[in-house]
Amino acid sequence: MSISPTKEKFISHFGEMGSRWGINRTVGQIYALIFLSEKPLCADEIAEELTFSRSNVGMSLKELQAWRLVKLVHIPGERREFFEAPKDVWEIFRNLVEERRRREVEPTLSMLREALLKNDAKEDEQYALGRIQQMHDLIELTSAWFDDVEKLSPETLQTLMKMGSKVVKIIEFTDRLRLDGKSKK
Amino acid sequence: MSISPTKEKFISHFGEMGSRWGINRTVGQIYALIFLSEKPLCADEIAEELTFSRSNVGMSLKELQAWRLVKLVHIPGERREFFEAPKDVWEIFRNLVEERRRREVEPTLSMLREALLKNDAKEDEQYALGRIQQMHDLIELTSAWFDDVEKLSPETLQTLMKMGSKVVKIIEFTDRLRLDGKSKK
DNA sequence: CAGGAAATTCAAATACTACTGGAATTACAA
DNA sequence: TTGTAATTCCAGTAGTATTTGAATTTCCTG
Repeated sequence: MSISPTKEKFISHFGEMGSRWGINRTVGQIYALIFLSEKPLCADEIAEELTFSRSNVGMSLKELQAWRLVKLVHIPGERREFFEAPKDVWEIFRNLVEERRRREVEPTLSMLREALLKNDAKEDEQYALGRIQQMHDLIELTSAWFDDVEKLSPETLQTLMKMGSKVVKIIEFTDRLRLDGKSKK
Repeated sequence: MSISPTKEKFISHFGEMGSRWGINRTVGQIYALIFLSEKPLCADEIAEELTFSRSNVGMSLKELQAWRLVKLVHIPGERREFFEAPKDVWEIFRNLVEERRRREVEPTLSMLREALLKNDAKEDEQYALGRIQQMHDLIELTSAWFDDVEKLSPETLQTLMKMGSKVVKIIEFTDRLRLDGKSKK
């Protein structure tokens, strides 16, 4: 089974992009192949298709599982392990963000908190501490926000995103109703 | 001028993180140093502080400028170039997202659009095309949404994020008012 | 429980990227 | 223009990461 030009382009693009995201080229390509495939794929098929060594494919699949980008499925009557990507792209997106947060954002927040806590206000460090505080607050807010909205259904989320900044208008309108003429600031 | 333990930790953490973000360790560390510094820094100061070669620092500063993470400032009576990070962390965040979009998201969208356009509906590619469409729509929606909300002031944005998924409740409430009892769905 | 197919681990080779010191170039002040 | 201080470019080197084939382990099947 050889690959169509369209698929090929998609796959190699994800190879390139992979490297910019801390995921290597091989892993990116394998993911792209699985993403486009209707039926689950096994390691041999992938190795043959992309001409990578069997063991390289094995490693890469493990990494993709760790990222929750692919899941292992068993096919009745088949001894080998097969892999597929979630059918719902929103689920993929959520998984990706969650995983990135777990690996990168949480450790960073810990480091920032620690810095803020154990610091006994040395005169010459006030500026740096202020900066660390700013960064901490921004990351924490963004993180909590995501935590909250990711629970919404894809449909609701989609509607909300389509509204974009218009939500502000609607909320201001509601506010005015609630406050019933009181001036707000 | 030697560096305090807190700063040092912050700097080396950003070194590590840098590598996961396609930005190398050196660049990450230099950015962290500049971020924490109240006054703009010049290449020599940075080179000495972090013990990197002068030319490495030069290269890295160029890269940071390309990412719009630092800006060049001139100090009266100084011949050398000095660098500083924006004082507003929201501005930093916006810059970062914009730059990432320009470099990664836009090229990806182009590739996806091209794939969808020039495709003459070959029978055996229907599934892959559907997948490409899904991914395209998700990325485009997210991208447009960001475009839209990034125009809001940091204060508004902050308020909005603190509300999180509660905005949905408010919007549903407003909807009910507007529709004046009509069933929606 | 033996035989075999698949998966996993490992060490070595290869390919890539980052870093340095010095040379060339630029920009500025006198 | 000329001298000087700073920046940029470049080629060699050091350091990392990727990829592979072979060895080992796991686990299904008869």
